[in-house]
Amino acid sequence: MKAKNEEPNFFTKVYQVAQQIPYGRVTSYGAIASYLGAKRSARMVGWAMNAAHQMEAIPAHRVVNRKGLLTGKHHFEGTNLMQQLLESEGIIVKDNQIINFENYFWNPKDNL
DNA sequence: TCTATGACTCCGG
DNA sequence: CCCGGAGCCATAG
Repeated sequence: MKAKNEEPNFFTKVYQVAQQIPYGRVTSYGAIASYLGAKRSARMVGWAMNAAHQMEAIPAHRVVNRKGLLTGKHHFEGTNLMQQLLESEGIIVKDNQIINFENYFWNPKDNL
């Protein structure tokens, strides 16, 4: 039997990166996937986030698509919970889209 | 096993 | 930037 403790699985990696997102910052699925070496699997990042949604330790609301659009806000409770969470961190969101997305964008490689 | 779907991204127009 | 189409890859049925 294998003692899998923080094993370098794809999902685990995504969780680690997502947790390392600084306060008031956001990133894209592709950025995480690219950092993991699987930019082609950006969708898998979203899928991992879906599983991560079961973990309250994953700030999935800080992860948006490359356009800065809150594509996953539908997966959060309510209709604008994700937006409120982002605004709560000082990020301005308009029409499910982050204003000055480039300004708030955080690259995993910047810290890792 | 195969088909369909998806919290994406890239490319051409 | 917007629109339509194609690619990628893991999970679900």
